[in-house]
Amino acid sequence: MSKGRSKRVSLKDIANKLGVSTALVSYVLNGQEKEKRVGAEIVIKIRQALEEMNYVPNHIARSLRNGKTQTIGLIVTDIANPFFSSMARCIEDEAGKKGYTVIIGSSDENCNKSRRLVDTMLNRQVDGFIIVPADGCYDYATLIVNEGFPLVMVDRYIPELSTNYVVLDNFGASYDAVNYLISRGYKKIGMVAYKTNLIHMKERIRGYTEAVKNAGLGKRIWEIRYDHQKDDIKKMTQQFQDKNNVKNVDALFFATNTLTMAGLYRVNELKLQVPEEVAVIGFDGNEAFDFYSAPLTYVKQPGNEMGKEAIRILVEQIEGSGKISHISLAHQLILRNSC
Amino acid sequence: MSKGRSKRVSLKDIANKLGVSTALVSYVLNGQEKEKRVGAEIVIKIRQALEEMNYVPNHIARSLRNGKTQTIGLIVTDIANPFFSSMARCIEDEAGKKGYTVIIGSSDENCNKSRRLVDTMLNRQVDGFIIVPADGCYDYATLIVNEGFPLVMVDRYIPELSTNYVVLDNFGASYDAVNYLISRGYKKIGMVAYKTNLIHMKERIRGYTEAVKNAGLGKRIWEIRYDHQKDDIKKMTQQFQDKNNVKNVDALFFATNTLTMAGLYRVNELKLQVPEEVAVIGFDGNEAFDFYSAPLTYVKQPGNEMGKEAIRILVEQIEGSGKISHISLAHQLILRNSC
DNA sequence: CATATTTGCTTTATCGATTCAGCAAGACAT
DNA sequence: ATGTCTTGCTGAATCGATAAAGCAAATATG
Repeated sequence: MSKGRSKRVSLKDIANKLGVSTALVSYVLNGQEKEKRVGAEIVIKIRQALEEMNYVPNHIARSLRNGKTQTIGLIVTDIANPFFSSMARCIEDEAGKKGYTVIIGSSDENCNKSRRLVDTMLNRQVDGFIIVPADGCYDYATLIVNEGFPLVMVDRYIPELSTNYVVLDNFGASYDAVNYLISRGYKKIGMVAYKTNLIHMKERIRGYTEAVKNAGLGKRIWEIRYDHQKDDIKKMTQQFQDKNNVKNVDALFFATNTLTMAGLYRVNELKLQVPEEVAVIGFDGNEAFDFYSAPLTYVKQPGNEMGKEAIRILVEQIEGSGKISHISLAHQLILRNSC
Repeated sequence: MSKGRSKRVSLKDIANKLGVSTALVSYVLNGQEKEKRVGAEIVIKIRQALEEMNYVPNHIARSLRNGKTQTIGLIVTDIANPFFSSMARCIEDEAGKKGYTVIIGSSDENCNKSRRLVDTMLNRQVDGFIIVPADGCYDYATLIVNEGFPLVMVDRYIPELSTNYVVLDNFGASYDAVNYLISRGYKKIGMVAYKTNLIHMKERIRGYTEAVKNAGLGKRIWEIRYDHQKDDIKKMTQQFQDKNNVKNVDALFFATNTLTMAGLYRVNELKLQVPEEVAVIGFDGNEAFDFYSAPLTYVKQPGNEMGKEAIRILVEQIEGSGKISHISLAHQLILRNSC
C-alpha cells in the first residue's frame, strides 16, 4: 500500500489563505505586479505566503495552459556511444541551467526508430529538437520544420532542409588527417567509411579524396554498411592485407569512432602491428584510443562545444528568434604513435 | 518568423464533428465502451473519426487530470561513464516499450546536484525514480520514499532505507576476482577503491579483505577521494612501486572502471609493464580494457540486466505493487592477459 | 398496465495556472 | 457637480482529457 502522497500547495490554496483571487497570486508569481497594478502591501503578503507555504508551481498545468513544456527532445544514434553520451551530458547540463529538461532517444541510424522517437516527443510536446539525423528518411525532420518547431541538427545535417545545424568542418578535418599521413610518408592510404548519403560522411570522404588526389596517390575506399558492419570489416581487412590487391594499404583512416573500434578489434585479431604493418588514424576519440598498444592519432571533435552551441541556438529559436544558424566547428588532430 | 504550428485535433473536435459529447469519445478512446455502455454503432463511428482525423491524445492534459505523467526520472553519477550510458540506453529502450519516457540527470556523486535533480524531476511529476545514490546525503531518497514515490536504486543502495534495489553481488564479485589473483600466484595484492560509505564499495572492499585474509596475505588498500582522484592516484602509484613500502604490490585490483582507467593512465605514464611489473584486474568493463597492451581481466557487471530489472520493478511499483524487491545479480570474471 | 431496470447519452466539475474583461472606488479635470 | 482616468482587485474562461452524476427513453418484470 503506497503511502499517501501529500498533495502539493496550489495557487488556489495561497489565494484562499489570503482571501484574494488566484489572478493576483499568479501576477506576483510571474513578476507582473507592475503591469497588472497589484497593490504594494498585498504583493508583500503574497510573496510571504508563497515562501511560507513552500509553493512550487505545477509544471504540467502551466504547460497545458501555455503550450510550452520547457522540454527538449534529443535524438542521437546511440547514447551508449561515448561521443554522443558526452555530448548529451553537456547538453543536459546546459539545458538545465536555462531551465529546460531533456529527453533522449537512440535511433540506431534507423528511420523507423527515429520517426517513433519524434512522434513520442511531439506527443510529449517538446519545445524543440536537437537531432542527429539518420540516413534517408528526412520526412520527419521536414515535418518538424514545416510545423514550425525549432530544430537544430548536430554532427550532420540535411542540405535540402533549411534549418539550423552545428557540425564539424568534416572536409577540413579529413583533409588534414590524410595530409598528415602523407607527410609521414605513407603512399597507400585507405579510408574506412560508412555507406551512407549523409553529408558528414560525404564530406569526410571528399576530404580524403582531395588529399590523396593532390598528392597523386591512389584512392582506396571501403564503405561499410552500418548493419553489416562485421562482415564488411572482415572483407575490408582481407583486401587491405593482400599485397596483390589494388586496395592494399600501408595506412588506414577511419571515419568514425565505431569504425575505428571495429577496425582495431579486427586488426588485433589478425595480430597486425600498428603502425609497422599498418598505420592508423581514428576519429571522434574514445578512451580506448589512449590505451591501444600504439596510442592512436585521431581527429578530435569538440563534442562539448557542439552540444553547447546546439542548446544555445535551440533556446534562441524557442524564444522566438527567426534567424537560422549554420555552425562549422574546427577539429584538432591529436598526434601520437599510431602513424 | 516561425510558421504557424497547426493546432492538433482535440477530443472536442471529434465530438463536435460527430455531434456527440466528449465523454463518449473519451470512453471509446480508453476502451471503456463496455463498462460505460456506449452504443455499438457510435463506437464504430468514433473509432473511424479518431482514425480519419488522426487524433493523438494530449499527453499534458491527461497528466494534469490523472496525476500520472508516464515519465521516469533516472539519476546516475555520470551519463558519460560507459557503464551508466549503456545502462541508460537499456533503461530507455525498455521504458519506451512500456510507454514510459525517461529523463536523465548526472549527479557527479554530489549531494547538491542530486537534490537539485530530484527537485526538478519531482517538479516535472515523474511517476517514479531510478537512482544511483550518492554518498552521504540520503535525505532526498528518504523524502522520495516517504512521499510514497516508487524508487529503485541501482548499482548501490542505502541499507537504512527500505526500498527496492538492483545491485551486483559486490562481495562475491570482489572475493572471486581477488581469489583469481591469488590462484595466479600473486602474494602482494593491492586494492584501489573510492573513499566512501556507500555500500557497494564497502562490499567490494569486504570481498577483497576476506579473500586476502583467508589466504594469509597482507591487506593493502587505497581509498581514493572522488574529487581528488589525480592526487590520490599519484600517491598510490608512488607507494605501490616502492619495494620498501608496506604497500608494495605485485597485483592491483581496481574497484570501478573510472579507477581502473585513472590507474592505467598513471601506470602508462610510469611505463610499467602489465602484468610483468604489476598485474591488474579491472571492474565494470570499458571498451578501453580490450585495447590495453595486455587486454584486461575484469569483473563484468550485467549492466543491461540491471537496467531491465530496475525498470521492471519500478513499473510494477508505479502500477500499484506494494512488494519490495532486493535483487543481487551475478558477475562474470572475464579472463585475459593482465594477470 | 404500472413499476423497475437497463441502455445510451449528456452535463458538468475537475486537474492548476494564466489572462482577458470588467467592476467599483477614489483621484482628477472641467 | 459631472464626467473621465487611474488604481486595485475579482470573475470566469481557457488549455484538453476524464469521470461522476444525472436524465430520458427503451426494455423487462410482476
